[in-house]
Amino acid sequence: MVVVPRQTRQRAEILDLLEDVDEFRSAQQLHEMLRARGSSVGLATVYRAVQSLTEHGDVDVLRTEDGESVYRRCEQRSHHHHLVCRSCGRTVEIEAGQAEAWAAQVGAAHGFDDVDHTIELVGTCASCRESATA
Amino acid sequence: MVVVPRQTRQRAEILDLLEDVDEFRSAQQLHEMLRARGSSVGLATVYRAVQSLTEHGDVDVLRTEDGESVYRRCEQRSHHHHLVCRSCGRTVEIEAGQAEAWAAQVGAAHGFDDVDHTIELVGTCASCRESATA
DNA sequence: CTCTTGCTGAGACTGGTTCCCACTATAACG
DNA sequence: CGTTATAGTGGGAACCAGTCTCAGCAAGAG
Repeated sequence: MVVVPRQTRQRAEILDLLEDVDEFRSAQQLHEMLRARGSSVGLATVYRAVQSLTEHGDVDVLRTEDGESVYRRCEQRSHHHHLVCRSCGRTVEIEAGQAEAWAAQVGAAHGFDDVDHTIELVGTCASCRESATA
Repeated sequence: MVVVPRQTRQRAEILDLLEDVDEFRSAQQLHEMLRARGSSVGLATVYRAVQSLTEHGDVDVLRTEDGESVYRRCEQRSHHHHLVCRSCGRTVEIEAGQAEAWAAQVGAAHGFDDVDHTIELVGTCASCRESATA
């Protein structure tokens, strides 16, 4: 018995916004962006929405270095990883077949089962590199 | 001009404790453990100590799923990764040459420089697996 | 021994996130 | 198309990890 979330104006607006945004954003940022768009949605509601969307696999979460959760609507609904620009936030979705195979193998070698992995890459993208050297 | 931290009773006790602990622990847990040992060290001091130890590379940090920072004194002082048991916390330090090579390569393929990686593995270790099926 | 200066610790404070609860609106049902 | 049960909403309080403040203390240089 899967509970389908009720369809509300607020949820629709949050999804709309996520559709237009390409970088990972915090709940608070999303909340501000909604207000800037003229739609009023409570902060608590934004938190609830992204949480539910995350659980359903419609949105990806990442933890920033200072512990903030950031969200992004990804192209791929299947399991994937991210290569994020530390300067502009540009995000590339990547396959990590090799790394995952390695992870499973290392886990098995140490007698571990059900090995989950966290793999995220952060770098400086080409265009940010250029503007930095300018 | 490297600033050497002053050697105090508190710092010594915190290092002693970390020496005896094999799993990743939060600052608050370490604080409690110290009090249980009968030594009184302020929570703020524990935070300051682990932070400084982390910066000097004497201690490793990890972020738990709920955003808490956990610390561990590792055998290897050089760069390495961890395979942690989700049930008992047992930790194995692992080399990730393959995965790192892959990360650098993927980054380069997308025009990213200075690619940092986060790679952590969580699984169920052999002994926890057994007690679970019992 | 003395003095400078970094360290300590209790508590105030911060900022992200969750909880509470009265109110509202969805959508199932008749 | 009303009625109604109930999930969703939102503003503010609460929560909690972590940081800051500042007066007192102690490491260690001279």
